Parts: sequence; structure tokens; C-alpha cells
Amino acid sequence: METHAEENYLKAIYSIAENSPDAVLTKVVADHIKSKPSSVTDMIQRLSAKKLVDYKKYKGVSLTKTGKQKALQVIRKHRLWEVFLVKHLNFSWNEVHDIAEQLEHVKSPLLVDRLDAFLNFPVRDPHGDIIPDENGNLRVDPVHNLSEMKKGQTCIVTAVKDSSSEFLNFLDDAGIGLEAELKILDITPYDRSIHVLINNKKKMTLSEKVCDNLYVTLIKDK
Amino acid sequence: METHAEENYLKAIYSIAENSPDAVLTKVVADHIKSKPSSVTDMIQRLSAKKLVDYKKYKGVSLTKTGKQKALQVIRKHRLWEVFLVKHLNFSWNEVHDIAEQLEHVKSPLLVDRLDAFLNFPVRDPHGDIIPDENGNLRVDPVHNLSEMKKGQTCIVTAVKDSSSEFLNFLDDAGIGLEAELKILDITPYDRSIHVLINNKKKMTLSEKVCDNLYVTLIKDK
DNA sequence: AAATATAATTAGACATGTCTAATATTATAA
DNA sequence: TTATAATATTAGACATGTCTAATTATATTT
Repeated sequence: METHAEENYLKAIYSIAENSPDAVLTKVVADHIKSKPSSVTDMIQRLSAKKLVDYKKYKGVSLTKTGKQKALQVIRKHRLWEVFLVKHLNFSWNEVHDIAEQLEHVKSPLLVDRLDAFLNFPVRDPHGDIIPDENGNLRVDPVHNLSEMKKGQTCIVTAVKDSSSEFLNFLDDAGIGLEAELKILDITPYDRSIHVLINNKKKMTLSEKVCDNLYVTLIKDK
Repeated sequence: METHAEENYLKAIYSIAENSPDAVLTKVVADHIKSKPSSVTDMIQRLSAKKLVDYKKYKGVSLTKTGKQKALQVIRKHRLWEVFLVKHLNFSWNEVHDIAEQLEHVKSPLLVDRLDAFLNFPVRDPHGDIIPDENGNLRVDPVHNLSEMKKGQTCIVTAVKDSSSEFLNFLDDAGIGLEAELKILDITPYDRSIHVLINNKKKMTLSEKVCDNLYVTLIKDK
């Protein structure tokens, strides 16, 4: 059975590795969980002894199959709890992270399954991230960056890449939430900013940075 | 901020002290939380340094006001989560303890209040124990049997255990209804019969059987 | 290919929380 | 009241997890 700290490391390694297929560097993990490289090395060696990560000195670290499984279980719990907090306890999507960070470590497979059923088997958490099933499988559907869209296309916001409260607040102010419909009216080649129609109501120009941090699904072309 | 272990000790000391007003013995705590007396001594000294318990070597331990408050917060969380597990996740009352034991340590005052509201401010947990409010106060006064009362105490009749018409008729004849005020004048040890003053008017002796079947709330002591 | 910057690891310290074994205190019985 | 039993405390060890400082390895320049 894993400790809280071990679970946090597995989760960190998983989410770093998601965006780059290479072995994960000690320093990157340290920055991610706000600790020091020496602490990371210590922990990685413990996880390696438990066969949850593959590790060779100075060569970085990657999750074993078991390690990945465990990481996904924790992520599953985190995201299910986030759904609960937002849907039933009226938290907003930018308040739930710290609480879910604690709830995710509660150990009871039965509890997770019951919670999943209570929530009606949600597919995405309030940030739009996909909730892995009990076997750690992700249901992947065609998700794109808003910045990949072409003029005339219409798409639906499915997730955010940057889930900092600054970004989430910006989106709230702009009236862009999950499931928001965005029609690409125009693209300015100079700065790659995109002029969009939000929910058939409001027009707005989104900078390249904003577009890079929004995941969307294409629903209409031209 | 208290650690999980500290919270568990506070909780243990609280619930032991509930049933006996004396200072709590090291060994009793050790048995209660399934650890060793030496560990208990260590922890008690830490809690004492934090002013959460009053402690004198070899003389047992008791909670300070702050310590009691903290213990009640944890108990509040434990019991609210139990209600959630039973009412919404279909657990039965004897399955929930271990899970609530983990959930009770999640730190977020806002979460607790929201959960309380979501559950519709329950007064008792699935085991019938009273849920303290956010200030550590019990929302209803504990209900006792009339037979638990002591000489000199005054109490109010809140319910009957036996609701047979024979018993209710007997009460009518005696002038004892709901809300009736009973002052305990004397107790006969031999047959546990109780001499009471009913509504400041009528004196009467009630047998043990009658006392066992009357629920009361204490309103005045001495 | 050697010098240097960057990153990773180890050594050693410390905090929390637990344990066993040894010692000290208190309560009880002879 | 002294011996004895029961309880409590301390001392010292160990596991987890963190840190700083010193050392070692890798990558990058010159």
C-alpha cells in the first residue's frame, strides 16, 4: 500500500510524462511538487525498490506498468471528488483542487466505485479532464488545441491545459466555460490571435496563449 | 495545524473521558488506539507542549478547552461523512467507520459546512450519535432514561420507549405528559424506584419499569 | 579534449511517529 | 510498612520523508 507521499510522486511523474515521452528528470519532478532534487532522488529510489518506477542513476525516471496503474487510480479519485465538490457541494471549478488533493488519498476501492455511480459515471471532471475508469483506461476522443482550428470551423470547449486560477478566472470573465461553443470568425496571422463567436452571442479576440491552453472538439466545419 | 495522529489521540482521549470524568490513563489510551503506552506518553507530551491537553507525569491526561474543541471538530467531520456514506452511497451503518476514519482528517472548514448543508444539517449519525455543530456544541441535548437521573436533578419528558396504551393511560392518570417537568426528590436503591415532583405540583413514586420507559432531557442539575 | 555549467546523487541532520527494553512511580496486599 | 504488581516514563532504535551541503556525473563550450 502506498503512502500519501508516494502517491503524490507517482501522480507527478505521470502528469509530467504525459507531455513528453522521455524519462522524467529529477529537477522537473522537484519543481512540480515544490520540493528539492535530493528529496526526489530519495523517493524515486524507494519507488524503484517497490517496482513502481524504472530508474537508472542520472538517467531519469519513468513509471512501470504497476506505477502507471496506481497513478491513474489516484487521478481517477481526484477527478471524481472534483465532480462531487462542484456538482453537489456548489464549489466552483477553481476552488476544488486543494480539497480533492486530500480526498484522493482516501483508500477504499468500494468508496470510489460507489462515488462514481452516485455521480452517474461522469466522463470528465470540472476542468474537462477525462476521468480514467477503474482499470485506468482513458477514453480518448479527438481533442485539439483551439490554436489548431481553421477559419469557419465551430468547436466545443472540452478542457483547459492551464488550470491556474488566473486562467480560469479569465475564462469566467470571458464567458467561456466547459461545453461553450466557439465559432472561428477570423485568424490574424501576425500574432496568431483568433476572433471567435462565443455561444452564438459574444464576439471576442483570444490571444495565442489563450488558444494554446484551450482544448476543443470540432463539431462543424465551415 | 494538527497531524492525523494528533487528531486521533485527541479523539480517543475525548471519547474515553466522555464516560468517566477522571483524568485518562495512558494504558487506556494505548488500548483504545491499539498502540503501546510508551507511544502514548510521547504523543501526550507533544500535545501538552501544544496546550491541547493538561498533563502531569504519572497522573493521567485531560483535554484543554482547545483540545476538546479540536476533538469535536474531528468527530463532527467523522459523523457527517458517515451520514453521507450511508444516505447517498448506500453503505450500511457497519461498513462506514473505517472510511469515515480517513475522511475525518480532510482539512477544509468550507467543505465541512457545505457537506453539512448538503446533508440537510443532520442531528445524528447512522449509529445514532449526535453530530456537534461547527462550534463543537451538541445540537440537541442528549436524551436519557429517567432511570439514569440523579437525586436533585430536574428534567423534561421528551418521549416514551413503551407506547402501549396501558403505559400511556398510566401516564395520563399520573399527570405525566410530554414536556412534563420531573424533579428527582429521592431514589430508593433497593428497587431503583424514584420519588419525583411532577410539574412542581404532585409528588409520586415511579417504579424502575416506568423509569426505564421514559426518555427525558436534563434541564437543571442539583 | 579540457574547462565549465548544470543536474543528480550521497551524506548527514532533523521532525514525526512508532516500537522494545530498561527504569521509575504508584497502588495494593501481606 | 514493606513487598509486589501494575502502570508510566525514558532511552534508544527504526521507518518515512524532508532538508542543506558536499560530491559526482553529464552536457556544453571553447
